[in-house]
Amino acid sequence: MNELAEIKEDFVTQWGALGSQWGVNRTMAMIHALLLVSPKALTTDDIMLELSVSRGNANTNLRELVSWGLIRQIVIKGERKDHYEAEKDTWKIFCIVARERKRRETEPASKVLSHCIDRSKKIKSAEGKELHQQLTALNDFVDLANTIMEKVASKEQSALLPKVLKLLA
Amino acid sequence: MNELAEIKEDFVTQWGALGSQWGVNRTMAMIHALLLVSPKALTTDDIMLELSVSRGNANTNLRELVSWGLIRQIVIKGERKDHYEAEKDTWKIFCIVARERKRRETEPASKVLSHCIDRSKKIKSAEGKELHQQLTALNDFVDLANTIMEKVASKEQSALLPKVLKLLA
DNA sequence: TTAGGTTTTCAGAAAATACTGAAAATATAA
DNA sequence: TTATATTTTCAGTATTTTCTGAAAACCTAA
Repeated sequence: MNELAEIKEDFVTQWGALGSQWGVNRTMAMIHALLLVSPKALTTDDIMLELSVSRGNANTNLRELVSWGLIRQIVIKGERKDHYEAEKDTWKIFCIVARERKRRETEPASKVLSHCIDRSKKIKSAEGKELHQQLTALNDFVDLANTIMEKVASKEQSALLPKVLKLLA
Repeated sequence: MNELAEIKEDFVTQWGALGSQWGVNRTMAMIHALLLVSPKALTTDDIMLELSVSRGNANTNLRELVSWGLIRQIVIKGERKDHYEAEKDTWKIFCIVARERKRRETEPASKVLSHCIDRSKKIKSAEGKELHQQLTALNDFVDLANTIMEKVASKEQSALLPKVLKLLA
């Protein structure tokens, strides 16, 4: 194997191992990495071969990646098999990940908190007030995080980055 | 069980279920939630009883929470057992979570990318250049996220929030 | 010391998650 | 339509993660 292929393989493998820390399974992370560094679109069979995974596994994770918007199906004239290519624009990738995390992390948390806050409103004891206050403080924060992710992910990169850097100066 | 206790129990249970989405195991999330809404510090036995978990499980997760800085051990005069209480300041909680995510997510990613970028520098082919460029773009982004988390988490809440809100207006 | 109380560790069990492979469903060409 | 290629589904299996419970280690008071 040539050096280039070795580096790619190394990247794909290690990125897959990182996946679990990011809340995605190994295969999904590896497929994403593979497509990110592939100059051309790949078929399910290409991916099965390259990563040594089953057809079912490849299929499931390809569909999941498509549903996230991290990869897309493309049609190649004269070919029957589906081909997949990754979104390579890093800002778009960032926006997609931010949106997904909001959906999976902060929104459910806010839902749980809101529900409990609602119920705690009625409690008049000092301890009840304290609970209400603590949950509300948490929820305000989670909502703020929600709003920030929402807004950031919907902006153009060029409009935002200079401002962020200035803010942190 | 009175209404207040019910609400707390509900919160603890549901927060625990959310934990997995945040990359924390259920018990750790539940212990954290329990201490967050507990007006007084609790012992390992209190927690075992309240959450129906084993001593080993409680002990391990309490230690993990302490190591994150989300809870602390406190000594109560005349008592032999360790007592634990949660950090309740939401901004501090946010900073801790941000720091930990940086450590577990963006730093390892950056490490993998840097290493591959280093190796890809040598490759002279067009495809090699393309790989190098793609990995670099990814790494720039991950590093930026790193820097932002770092800076945000080290600032006072009062200094930062107004600016963030203005930025997103 | 030492005896009893408390915490830590860790091997094995249980639960949750991910993967395989083959059958079923679907799509396309002849 | 029929034959063939391709994709999807899912029951069963494998792997990983989490949890238990009891033994070992560690404290503290007497």
